[in-house]
Amino acid sequence: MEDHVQGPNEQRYSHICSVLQILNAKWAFLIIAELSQGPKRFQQLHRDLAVVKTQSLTNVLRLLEKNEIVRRQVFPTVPISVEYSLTEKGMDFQTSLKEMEKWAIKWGPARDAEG
Amino acid sequence: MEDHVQGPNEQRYSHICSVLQILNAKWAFLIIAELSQGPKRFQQLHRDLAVVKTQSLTNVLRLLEKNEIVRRQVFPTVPISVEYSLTEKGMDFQTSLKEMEKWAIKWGPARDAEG
DNA sequence: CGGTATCCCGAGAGATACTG
DNA sequence: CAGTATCTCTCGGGATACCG
Repeated sequence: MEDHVQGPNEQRYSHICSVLQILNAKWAFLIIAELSQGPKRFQQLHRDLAVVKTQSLTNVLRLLEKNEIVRRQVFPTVPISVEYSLTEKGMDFQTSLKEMEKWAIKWGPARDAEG
Repeated sequence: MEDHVQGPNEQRYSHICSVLQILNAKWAFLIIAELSQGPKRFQQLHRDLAVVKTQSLTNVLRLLEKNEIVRRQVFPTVPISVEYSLTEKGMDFQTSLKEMEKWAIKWGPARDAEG
C-alpha cells in the first residue's frame, strides 16, 4: 500500500488505503481497542496485550502517534512513566471498530473456515 | 494472529481478531469495495484493481470465499467465466467499510504523517 | 479466460540483550 | 519503567511462466 491505488478508482479508494495504512501495523486494532478503555502506560499495555512484543508495540504506537490517533504523554516521575491515550480522532475510530465487532459477532466465525 | 489473543482479554478481542484475519490479506478491503459495485469477473477485478497481482488476487479471493464473504460462481461458457460477488455477510461488511471511509474523510490524511 | 506453480525478495514480527 | 538495538526468520507479495 505504497500511497494509493493507481487506476480508474484511485480517488474512490484513497480513503480505504489511508485506513489500511493504519491497519498495516498488525496490532493497531487491538491497541486502539485497549486504549479505548482509558489511558494506559506502556507496561500496562504490554501486559494486557501479551501477544504484542516490545518492539512491535513501540512501532505501532509510533505509527498511531504519527497519525494522531494516539497521544503520548511523558510524566517526569522517578522512574519516568509514559501514558498513552486516544486522541479525539482515535476515539472516533471506535465507531468503526464497534461496527466491525458487531459484524463479527453477528456472523460468527466462518463455519467453513476450518476445513 | 494465530487464533486469537491469549490473556485476560482473550474473549473481548476474539472478534477483532477475526476481523484482522480478513484484513490480514492486504487487499481484502479493496476487493470487497470493488465487489460492492456488483458482481465482477476475475479479469475485470484484475483490471480495475491493477495494483493487485494475479497471485494475490486469487489468494485473497480464496480467503474471502472461505470466510463466506465472497461467492464464486462458475459459468460453463466457452471459455469459462467466473463471477465473484459479495454474499450477504460480505455486503453487511460494507457498513464497516463505509464507517471507516467516513472516518478517513472526516479526519483527512494526517497532517503530520508526512514529516 | 481463469487460474496454478514456482522462485525470489523485502517488510515486519519474534526473541533477546542492553540503556537512560 | 520505558524503551532502543540487533539478529533471525517467516510470511506474504511481486514477477514470471505455465496449464485446463
